[in-house]
Amino acid sequence: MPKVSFREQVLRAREDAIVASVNRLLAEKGFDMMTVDEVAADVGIAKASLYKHFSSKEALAAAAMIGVLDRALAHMAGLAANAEASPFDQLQAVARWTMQVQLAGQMPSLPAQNSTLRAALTSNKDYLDRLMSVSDQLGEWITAAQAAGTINTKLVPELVLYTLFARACDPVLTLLKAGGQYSDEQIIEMLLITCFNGLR
Amino acid sequence: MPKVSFREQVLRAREDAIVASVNRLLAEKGFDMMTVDEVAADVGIAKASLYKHFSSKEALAAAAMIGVLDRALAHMAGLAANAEASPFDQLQAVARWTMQVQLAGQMPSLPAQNSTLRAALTSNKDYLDRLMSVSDQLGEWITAAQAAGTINTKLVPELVLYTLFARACDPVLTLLKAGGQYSDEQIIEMLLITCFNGLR
DNA sequence: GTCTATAGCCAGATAGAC
DNA sequence: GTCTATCTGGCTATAGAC
Repeated sequence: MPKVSFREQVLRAREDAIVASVNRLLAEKGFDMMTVDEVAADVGIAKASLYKHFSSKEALAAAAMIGVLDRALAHMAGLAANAEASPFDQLQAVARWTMQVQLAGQMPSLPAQNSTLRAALTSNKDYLDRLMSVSDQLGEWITAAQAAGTINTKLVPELVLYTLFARACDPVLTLLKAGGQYSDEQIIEMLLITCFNGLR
Repeated sequence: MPKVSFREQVLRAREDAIVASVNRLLAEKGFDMMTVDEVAADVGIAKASLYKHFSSKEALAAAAMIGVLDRALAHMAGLAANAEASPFDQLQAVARWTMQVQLAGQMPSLPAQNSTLRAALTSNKDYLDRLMSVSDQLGEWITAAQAAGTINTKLVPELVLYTLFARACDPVLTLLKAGGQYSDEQIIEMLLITCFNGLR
């Protein structure tokens, strides 16, 4: 059925374009400041057409989050394939990747306190599955690093996990970048020092 | 003029009550989710009356921020009076205080990206003066600690300052608290370890 | 200065023709 | 599925009586 398949392909491409716009706008302005009108204008379609693809603004944000989690999982799978690296190195590589995404303006930022958004995310199985996968992989590396003595065993794995997640929305990164005195690489290296010396 | 003075006292008290409500609601829901109607209802006055005291929602938030900066300055003045403590200890004490305020639900949280709010704050002299005072005092302790070798000299003071500021809105704190497995004091002590071992 | 009532606006979501 | 046009609700801010 080439005709149907082609149509579906076009739809998929359009949805990908939508999610890409949402991802960028979420990174630029955050969820509350991003408007659906903006998204429609950025994609180049009418707002009503957007709602044929995604049922709400929250669904748009969820799709963007799923996208970034998929990219994170792909990156982590690449790291896991490298048998030589230590768990500590893997964790550091993940944190570095996270910061690079943020500095590139591609890390969607969601408010922690918006209840409608939280409700939408916590009831979205696709999102939760991926979040769980990321947490599981990181959790393995964390406990392995603690067993190897490279991460402080006085710090509960939960704390270490959250600390790594927090690197994805670290305001220090934004402030240093805004200062304009340091290169992206310098910023990342300094933050990796403060983060991982603190965990060691 | 006891009569006028009394009137002014009542006004002041009412404004203090307003700012206290705003502070709490900002901590609970954040700037975007907090509505002026809520503030009025919480204080127990009509919304129009609120606008006789504060000209805008942004002015309300600014007043709350000025309040917390004043409390921070008072706390730091107390620390500075203790001549025995090292600069490193002073910095740690400030971070601890910041986290305690946050865990007590009294740290107003503002979005970094709201442009109208940013404009209001960056053109508010009372706010900027206090922010500058806090930064100056922290900056002194930071350079002193670096001179004493207790803070890593490879980390530029700017980074250290931002890192300390970021403790006031650390999502790790919120997440661990939400987990409910650890006491406030345990959470704070673990976070102080990760923060200050990273700076050392 | 306090209130009730409302203006004005904007953003999320939908109706209905094509 | 796409569009134009519109609805709906909620929010900031103000008018005007007292």
